[in-house]
Amino acid sequence: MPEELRFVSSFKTGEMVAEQGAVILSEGTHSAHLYTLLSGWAFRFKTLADGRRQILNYILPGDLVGLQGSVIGEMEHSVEALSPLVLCVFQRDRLDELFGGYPGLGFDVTWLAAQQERMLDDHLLSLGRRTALERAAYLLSFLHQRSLALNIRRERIEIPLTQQHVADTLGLSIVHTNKTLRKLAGLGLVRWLGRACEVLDLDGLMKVAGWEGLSERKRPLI
Amino acid sequence: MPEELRFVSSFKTGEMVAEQGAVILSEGTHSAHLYTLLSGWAFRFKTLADGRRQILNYILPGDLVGLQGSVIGEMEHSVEALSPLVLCVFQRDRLDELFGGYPGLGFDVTWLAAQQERMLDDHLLSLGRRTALERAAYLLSFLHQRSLALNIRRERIEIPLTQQHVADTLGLSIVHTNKTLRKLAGLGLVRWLGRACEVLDLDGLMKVAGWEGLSERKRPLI
DNA sequence: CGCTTAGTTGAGTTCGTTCAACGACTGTGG
DNA sequence: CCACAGTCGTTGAACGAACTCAACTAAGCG
Repeated sequence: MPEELRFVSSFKTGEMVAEQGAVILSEGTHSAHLYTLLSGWAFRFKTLADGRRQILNYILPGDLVGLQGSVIGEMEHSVEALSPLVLCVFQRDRLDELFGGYPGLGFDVTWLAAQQERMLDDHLLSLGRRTALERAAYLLSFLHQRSLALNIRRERIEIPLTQQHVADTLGLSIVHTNKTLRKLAGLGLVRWLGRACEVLDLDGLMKVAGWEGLSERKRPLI
Repeated sequence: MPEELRFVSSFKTGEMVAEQGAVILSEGTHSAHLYTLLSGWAFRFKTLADGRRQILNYILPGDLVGLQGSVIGEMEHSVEALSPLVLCVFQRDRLDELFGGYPGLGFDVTWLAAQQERMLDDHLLSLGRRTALERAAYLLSFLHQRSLALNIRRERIEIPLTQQHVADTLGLSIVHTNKTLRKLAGLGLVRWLGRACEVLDLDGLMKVAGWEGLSERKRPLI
């Protein structure tokens, strides 16, 4: 275990900061690095040729960034910062060394990938089968809950995004997103704060969404 | 390499067959096994409390089944057979042995997980930002292409699903799915064959979908 | 032969979109 | 300090895509 910690430290080649709005990774490139997010919020997205954008998932502290690129080669999505970020930079070419020397860590990487897949499953269910109101409720309770799981000292949580981000996540137009969010606000479930959102009633939101919530889990250390 | 092959053989505890329509794994259970699909077609899905169903992805020969359950614990989706299946059964409790003794195989598992994630990303883009016609074109070209990649001896490919499956994948009603598929058929891109679909013009479909296609890749042996 | 499952089609309704305009706020240069 | 542009959020009205309801065909099977 201290062995693993030592390796993880050596695996790390440095830290990187990014400002809000910065694009960390771009679709189509062969990125040289693998990252872990240390602080801040970011999101992964893809775009169609004509510019339609879909946000795929959000990245919070502890999440790996760019694993797909490291494991497969080319990135097929982009990553952008929602807030100022601090990232931990790894050398992606030493990934096989990690799997070879520290099977526990290798398993952790797989665990993280499986976890990611699980979130995407939930998002797919949402996009495919929930109404606009349910979708919005799901998204905000999802993000609130993820943040809550990391937030040790129980601060007030503000989710740093614009309604355009919400629209691009839910697959809706901005106009209808706005009307939907106002409806949630009218129900006293959330509050909008210009470039950010606060969840007022998590249980209420989850009820509207018909969502069970994230399962409890212990995170690996990587 | 022969070492790895020998281990994979010992890792295998047997084969299992399932008939069309059989549910291999169910949401909420702690499955005892991990599988690889040897032949046939299946799909993963989730349902909302009121019965709305969303198909998340399709499973073709070579794909792992039940990895999430093995790595994390409880299954959060179900798996059903679209055709008669033959599955290879692994002991999930020996997964750590695999990671420990055969890092190359451990990496392969992660590779498969990353690959899966990539497909889900594409599906999300489709559900969120494509029109009904584009979505249907994407789905059918996606499935056709996946099948093509496995089909060594260039047989005619029939995708074994009903319009209800298509509807539950695209997030549409059956009625509208039908009208959309008829439109694709009218364009000479696909042909419907009762419980199955044949792609007549892959390039045409991909053009309608605005989709680049799956990137070439070599599969691991597991 | 009736029963079930899969697919088809039309009519009316609902949900979400597009278009358009406007208010509030922020930063920037004159 | 004010004028101006830019971003973000808000709202109404008209339109269109997709839904629901409902009826009907065709095929397969006991």
